Amino acid sequence: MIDRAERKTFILEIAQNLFAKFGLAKTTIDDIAKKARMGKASIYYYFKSKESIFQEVIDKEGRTLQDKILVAVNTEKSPQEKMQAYFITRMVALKDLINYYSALRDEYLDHYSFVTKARQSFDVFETTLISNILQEGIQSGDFKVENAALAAEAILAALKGFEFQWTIEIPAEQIETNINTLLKILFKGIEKRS
Amino acid sequence: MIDRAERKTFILEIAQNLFAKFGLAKTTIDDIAKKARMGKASIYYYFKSKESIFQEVIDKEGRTLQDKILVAVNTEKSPQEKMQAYFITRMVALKDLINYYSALRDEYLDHYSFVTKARQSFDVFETTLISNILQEGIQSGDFKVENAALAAEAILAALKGFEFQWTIEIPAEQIETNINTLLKILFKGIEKRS
DNA sequence: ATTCGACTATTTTAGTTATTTAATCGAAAA
DNA sequence: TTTTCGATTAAATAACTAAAATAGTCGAAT
Repeated sequence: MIDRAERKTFILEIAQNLFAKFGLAKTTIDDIAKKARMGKASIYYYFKSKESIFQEVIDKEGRTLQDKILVAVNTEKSPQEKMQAYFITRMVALKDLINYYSALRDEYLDHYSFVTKARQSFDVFETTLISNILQEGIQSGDFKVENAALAAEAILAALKGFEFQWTIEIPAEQIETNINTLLKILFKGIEKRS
Repeated sequence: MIDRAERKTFILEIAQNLFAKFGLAKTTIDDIAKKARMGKASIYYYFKSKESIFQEVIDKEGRTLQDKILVAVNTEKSPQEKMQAYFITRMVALKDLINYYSALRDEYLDHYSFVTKARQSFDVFETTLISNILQEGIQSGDFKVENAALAAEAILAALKGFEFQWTIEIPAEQIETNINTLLKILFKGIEKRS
């Protein structure tokens, strides 16, 4: 029992890579075992099932994403900068967390309850975060929003729309440019100020 | 050759209903023929294939949607009202055009080239329309946007994000309320004006 | 405590056959 | 001549089976 956790992490990282490359279905326990230079049975010494390995990978990537976002947001001071940090970090990070991303999107994973839970949990996380930033901005006098909760939903829906277009097709650098255009509209609106 | 077009329309409407209820795969030519009180072969007298019937249904619904949007937009005077008319008409109308909607979304229809074309064509239509409204607003002094084309893309991506959430889950009436919240953010932004 | 080889039970896949459906054709009706 | 339809063919789909691959177990070895 010296470093069971370490060993689990080791296996998890290998599984993470294989899942990212081949997807859940095409990755076999034998694949994972071979790459870890172990017998298949040894994998089962650490994990209950293939499903549970995938679940841990998803959970891990989810935590990573949330951590990254929170760190990025908390580094900033003004609500505007926080919102910007959130937008950009979310989009750029999601590109790398392929398993998590596919768990959020792929329909054929719907029947895994932990996938549904991960989605909901992340949704709550995002809605709450946006809502908090908005409210902070309202209190500090930076923002003026009637219904912060509904606005948060609207902003999240917009982000998801972009995610769909961009995460796949567009290079990471351009994301930043486009996000900033979006942010300017979000902050200033499109109406001319008199 | 008296009213071949009329007869085609008749069949098309029946097909449209069946496709909407059961989807492309589950609707057979016999189903269409029976409901039209014809022999199956008669259907083929008017249409080349099942695929072509579906294509015409899609095209028809696409035109309907575009017409509705254009009429709604052109009825309005100010760019703000035009944008509002566009948002609401798009969302409400799309709910009823089930076949067109599923053609825009369902992956398993990807391999039909006419589906891909319909998507692209509608995308161009929307981007152009938004861009036009923006530019009109800029000229009239109502709007202030740096890059109208990029802004149009951003707005469309946001709309698509909503579409995904709403078209299925939310009653038509509430769409209007939520759209108006979105519009307010789009017009005014979230920053407090000093 | 950890690893693994050998084993079993499920699940997938590949290949076959039966059934359904799309599409054609020629004759008949209008 | 235009339209309809029954009968037929061709193609696609579904249902089934056998073979292969894979998930998961167990007891012995380290």
